[in-house]
Amino acid sequence: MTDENQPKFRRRADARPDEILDAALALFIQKGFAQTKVDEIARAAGLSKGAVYLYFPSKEALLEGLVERAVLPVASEAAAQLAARDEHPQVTITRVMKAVARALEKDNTLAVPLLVIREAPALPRIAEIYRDHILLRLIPALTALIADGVNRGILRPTDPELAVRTVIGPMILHIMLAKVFGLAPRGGLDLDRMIDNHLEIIFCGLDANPEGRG
Amino acid sequence: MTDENQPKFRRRADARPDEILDAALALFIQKGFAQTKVDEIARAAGLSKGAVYLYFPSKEALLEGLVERAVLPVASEAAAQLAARDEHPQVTITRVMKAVARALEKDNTLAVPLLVIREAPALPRIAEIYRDHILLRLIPALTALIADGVNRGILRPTDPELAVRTVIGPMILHIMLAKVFGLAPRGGLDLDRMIDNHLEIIFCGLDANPEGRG
DNA sequence: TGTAAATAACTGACTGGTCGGTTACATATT
DNA sequence: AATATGTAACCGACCAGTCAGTTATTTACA
Repeated sequence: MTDENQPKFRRRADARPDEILDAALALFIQKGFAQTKVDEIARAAGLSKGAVYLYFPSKEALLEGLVERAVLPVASEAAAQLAARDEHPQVTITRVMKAVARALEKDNTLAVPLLVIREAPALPRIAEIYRDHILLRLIPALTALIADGVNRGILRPTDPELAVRTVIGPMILHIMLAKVFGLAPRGGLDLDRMIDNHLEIIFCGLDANPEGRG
Repeated sequence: MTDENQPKFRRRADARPDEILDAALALFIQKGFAQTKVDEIARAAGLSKGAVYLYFPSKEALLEGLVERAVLPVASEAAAQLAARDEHPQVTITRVMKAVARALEKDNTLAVPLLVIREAPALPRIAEIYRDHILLRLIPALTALIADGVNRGILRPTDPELAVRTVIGPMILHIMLAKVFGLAPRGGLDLDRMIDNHLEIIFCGLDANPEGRG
């Protein structure tokens, strides 16, 4: 009854790295980086632990690979779009934020930044990569867009560096409340609805009668 | 034996728990929870590892103790103040946010929520305490304040649950960028300045000419 | 007061389990 | 045969938590 003809394993070197990263992402999301054993990742990807080390030099390199594969392209695309100067900043910002939201929702990409935040003190190398390749491209691009709007009188005067926090902070919090603490608003995550509500506020203001109080 | 039970022993080890928590906080901030050994905490507090376990039943209990000691009082105070209905919501929100900012800046309290976020998947009990005792008191209080403002026509229509994210998200991001990635704006953390700039935006709007599009 | 008994406070060596990474060897492919 | 790919047992470092024993402080009592 033994099917001895079945090979114990198959050589599929080309597909392995992606399969390993897929398994790693799923487990990292579920249990966190430190709590995930390399052996578990290997099992989930259909290999033995040793084989993982044929493709990645360390456990840390798996997380690094995830950042490069999933998040970096999104950031590059977003940074490029933020260079637009031929439309109202609200239009640009709306489009970019929704594009990022869509990209993050696909697969479970949005869990990767969360992982980086969690593991930053333990893995300073990862934090550095994330900072230099993602944050330090996105934030200055958005800062410049806002500063340009202010200079051209399209936007009311504000400190662009601080305004950046106002623009993207809520999205981070929204994701964190949901993913870390299970606190999604009624109606679920729905990033698009959240973004609409948010940008409506920051561009038009919450105050029903702003002139009333200076 | 009579019932006049005077304390048979008067020992003064009452200072220990606080000293241990102080040391734990400093080390958790510096290296993260998992990377800090109980022995290190003990050394820093001037005890042996074994003595720590006379005061706290586990390493996890240290983090729990930190949350209860540092963050819970701040949240309680904030939630109480958010019940005010006799002034413009902007005034209430400004006062509460600045009070929270001041409390968080004292010592290094603001690192505690960051720790909780980082360790949430590994320590679900801590995450649960934080969610139930802090988030689920602050968020509904702020939601209600906004909803009330909308109902009374003081604030423009908005989804209160989502608007909460717009109000406090930027502060979280501001702290996280600085503490996790070392990305403070020119001029340093300066939570007060950030809050002023932020609330100016969300109450008055960024758009120089909001009627033009909308 | 002095001193021995009582006990709170504390120490530090030890244990038991975990897990990242290595290696000697096996199997598939060319 | 040569090489690429993979396995599974293994190692060594790590560390939370324990515990038998030690020290410091208080009480009991002469």
